[in-house]
Amino acid sequence: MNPDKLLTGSKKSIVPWLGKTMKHIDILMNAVLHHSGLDLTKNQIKVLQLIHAGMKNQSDLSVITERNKSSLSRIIQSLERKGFVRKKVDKNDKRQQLVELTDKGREKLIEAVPVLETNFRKMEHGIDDSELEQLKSILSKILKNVEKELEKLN
Amino acid sequence: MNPDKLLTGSKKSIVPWLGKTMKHIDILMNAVLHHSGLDLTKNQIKVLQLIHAGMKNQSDLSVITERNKSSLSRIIQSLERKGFVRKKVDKNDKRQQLVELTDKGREKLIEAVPVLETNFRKMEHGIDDSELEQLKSILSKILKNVEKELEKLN
DNA sequence: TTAGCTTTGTTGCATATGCAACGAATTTTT
DNA sequence: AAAAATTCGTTGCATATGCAACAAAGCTAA
Repeated sequence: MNPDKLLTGSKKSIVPWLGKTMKHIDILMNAVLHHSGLDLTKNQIKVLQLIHAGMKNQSDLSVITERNKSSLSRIIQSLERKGFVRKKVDKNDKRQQLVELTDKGREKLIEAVPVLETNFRKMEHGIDDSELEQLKSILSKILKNVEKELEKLN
Repeated sequence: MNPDKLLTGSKKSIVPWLGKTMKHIDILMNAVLHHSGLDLTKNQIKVLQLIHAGMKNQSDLSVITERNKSSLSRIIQSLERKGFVRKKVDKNDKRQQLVELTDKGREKLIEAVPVLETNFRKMEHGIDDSELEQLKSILSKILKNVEKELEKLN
């Protein structure tokens, strides 16, 4: 390979664009959440939502949130320390611990969700529905390609 | 707010789609790079590319890569430990350290870039140029919105 | 039944990252 | 010139995450 081409591939990939956009979204959401004083991260809110929706064991939660089970274990620990969730050993399968919202956690969630949604809307300002559909469609294709490659590696 | 609506906002946002896509891209790239035995991460390669392109001080590198200067300092330290870069105090400004590729680092980069590019291409398989343009255009709008919100917070 | 495998969740270790504080060097202000 | 502010890079501390090893519980198969 020509060393002079180390920066300029023949055609620029879209991946860095995706990465940059996502990074800035994360920066914004972190800032908004920090600013709001909610004492919750985006992922913690997502986990609270799933628990609210009835998901109770950490295995399922880790699959849905696409977090490692150890990572999820620590998210739950953090939420527990803050008093937003509570764990109970499942009597039918003592390996599992049923996670549930506390009243405090439910109140927090009711407070947090609109903060997320409001900011999601702001990010989509000036983008019409057909564009959002296109975006989703292209992202789906990329995701499919990625997953196909991931399968090949296994 | 109705507690039953905690999961289902009136309209689904595109943001989680973006997040999921990007997360899987990262998983794939990590797997590919690990598999390749290059002993480099995506960000380390990017930094090597920028150094190759003539960028020499850590402040500039941290701005371009959008990493905190402390994070960038550690990326450089890691590359230095592996023998891919070398630091020299700038005689004209002794606060700065000019970072440069070693021969070993240059060889590594020549090896690494095609690995990245090949996989970027695979992710775009079946997506035509006009779609990629649309994607880029929509992402730009989102990015602009995000940056506008970030400014408001400052 | 019982030995072996699987599942669930935790912990130790590793990496990556951001923030704040810092020292050294440089620049700006007074 | 001297004081104040800024810049560059490093380090300590914090969080988030993944992998591997582990114990406890449950399941499977001989």
